[in-house]
Amino acid sequence: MVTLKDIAAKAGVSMMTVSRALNGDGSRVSGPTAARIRSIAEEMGYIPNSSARSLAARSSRIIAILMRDTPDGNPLLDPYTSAFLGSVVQVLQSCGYYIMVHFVRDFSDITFRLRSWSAEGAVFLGLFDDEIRQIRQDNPIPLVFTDSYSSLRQVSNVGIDDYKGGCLAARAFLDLGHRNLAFCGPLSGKPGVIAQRLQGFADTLAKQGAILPQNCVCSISERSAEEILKDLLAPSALRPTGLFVSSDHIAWQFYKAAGRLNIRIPDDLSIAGFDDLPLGRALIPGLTTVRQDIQKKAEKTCDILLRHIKDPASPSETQILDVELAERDSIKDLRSGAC
Amino acid sequence: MVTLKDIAAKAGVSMMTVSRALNGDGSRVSGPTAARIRSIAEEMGYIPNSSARSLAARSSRIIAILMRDTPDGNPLLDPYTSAFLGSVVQVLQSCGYYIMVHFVRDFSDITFRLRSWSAEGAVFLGLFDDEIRQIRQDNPIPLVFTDSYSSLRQVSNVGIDDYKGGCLAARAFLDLGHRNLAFCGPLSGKPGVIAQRLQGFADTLAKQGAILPQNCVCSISERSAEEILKDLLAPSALRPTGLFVSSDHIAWQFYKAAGRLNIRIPDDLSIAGFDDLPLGRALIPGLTTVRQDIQKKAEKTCDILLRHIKDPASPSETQILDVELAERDSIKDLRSGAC
DNA sequence: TGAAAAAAAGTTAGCGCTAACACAAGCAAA
DNA sequence: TTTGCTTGTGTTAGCGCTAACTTTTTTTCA
Repeated sequence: MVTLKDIAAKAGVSMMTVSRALNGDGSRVSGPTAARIRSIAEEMGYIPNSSARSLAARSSRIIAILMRDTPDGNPLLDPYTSAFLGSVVQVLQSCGYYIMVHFVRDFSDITFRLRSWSAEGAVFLGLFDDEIRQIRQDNPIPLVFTDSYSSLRQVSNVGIDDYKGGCLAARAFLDLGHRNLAFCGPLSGKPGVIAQRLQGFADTLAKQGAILPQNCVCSISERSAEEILKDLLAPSALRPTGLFVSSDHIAWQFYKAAGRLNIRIPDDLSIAGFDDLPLGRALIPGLTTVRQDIQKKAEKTCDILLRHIKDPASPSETQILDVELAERDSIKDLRSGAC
Repeated sequence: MVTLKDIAAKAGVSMMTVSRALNGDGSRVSGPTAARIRSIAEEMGYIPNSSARSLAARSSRIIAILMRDTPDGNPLLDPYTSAFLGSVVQVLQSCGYYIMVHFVRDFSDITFRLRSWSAEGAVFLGLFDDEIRQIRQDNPIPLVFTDSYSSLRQVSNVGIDDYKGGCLAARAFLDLGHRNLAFCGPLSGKPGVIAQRLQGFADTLAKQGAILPQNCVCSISERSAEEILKDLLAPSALRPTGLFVSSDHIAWQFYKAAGRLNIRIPDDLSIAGFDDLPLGRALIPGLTTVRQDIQKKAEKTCDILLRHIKDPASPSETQILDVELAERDSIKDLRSGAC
């Protein structure tokens, strides 16, 4: 194993000069010497020891990305999550960082994971306010949260306009004549992305006098899509004609459940999703959904994180990206019959 | 920041005793002392410095997972890759390892990445023989390759019976009366997973006197699914009635292309895929495909890697998992017309 | 020309941890 | 008892690197 010492010996200079030639900004070592050292290092196949550097310099070039573990144990089965993770890895790796992935079940070991490796920064996916407060308080390093609704000022956050997304979904149904609607998502009781989407949806419906009964606001965490569908479509005066699902990935579960129950989409039930994953285009009928740009979100997240790392004093920043409606064929046009 | 030294001072013992109490196997420190030290450490909120440990002990508890970068820059857009990655993270994390994810474009920096962090082991996805030889030679640490066909003996490899998969796909077409077939996948000219699937497919067809003309073996790397479809379905005596695609993810591209070109599946063209991703069930018609168990593959991979880490002298191992046919509706039954 | 300033090096002292050995005390077998 | 073994603990010496300082050399300009 080649170390700085070996290179120093071969070049006839001190270790420090080698260190400066290889990692410095070029200001504390002369050009020719630096070039000579670099060529010797290359020739000897030098590979720096990141642990040693990290220990001595207190800077690891490690960035952690943390996401909540799912019941199935594999959060990356959700295409949104894996697409986002991939984009983050892509950007940060190209900037010379190393990425550690953590699935978090117990929030108390986040600090442990970050500190143990002296992570220079971290990206979090979809946490709640109380979690963010705790994490922010315990970890005085650059952190960027995504899809979070925190009342905390000093927190950088990249998200989308979830409320507007909910409004757009509502509009899509209303414009096609729907008046009785339903919502489904992983409701947690805490304010967050899902609650915002629901709020935008509900507010817009209310404004137009459409109906979203309490029992038509369903949490997918507790029941399966199939059970929910059965309940929703039971004969009733308020039987919904449309269902807004908080993500394409879950909307897909409803497509599958509908298939098993012989419920036709959109004839028996119209559906709208959220995210605009490639998946939505593959479904038949094509899924009408609220589009967000995952890659852009990941890039913004990295931008802010890198800025914080470069200048730890830089102010925290919140970026809310826009969303738009992707209209396809999963919402039935009820107007012809109504007019 | 609390260090071993602080704990040692508070407990009135040497640093070494603390180190042994916290990380040892319990054999070199007395029970009561160890318990007392552990409770002091907990109380003081001690978090070990992994860099220091790694430097001193030459053991990092880091495992790297490396995958080839894709042209779009995000290999995790392929559901197979992200599902596998997620399962690996899940297993290794539960064993106390930290996972670094690397997208590899330039193979020469794999060694750099592994050595720089003293990775204890690494998992590779889908490499070719020459790449494996180089990596294996440069890195004397536990490595497990997946989906690889290497002639090298001393290499641990977890894969599936790709050849059989190709045979099963051929059978599926033959059994339903198809005689003129086509294949499409990311052909690279090198032996590997895709080549094996093609080989099994071609051999089985040949044995039954079915036809797979040279110009019906297409590489998706060069042309789009749409272009390939156009070529394949141009009027000709050998116009194929069925297309075997080397992965569900790519098969999906053909579904989309077919939609744009008004080609009906399976009426105008039958399709079979490979992997059995959830996706395949969502497509209409449901995709007939060769099933592999991704999670099992990931678990096997981790098993072998962990064994190598525990016992570096343990022999290398190759595990070939079985595959089976998942019959759905993307292959048309031509027999009624033929008989 | 010479003194101050700047640039290019070298020296020292760790970062936090653990291998490897040293040492003492207790215990069983000879 | 002696010899050897086991067990618990302390000591020493780094792992490979860099921050912070010191020293030497070069440059600048009055």
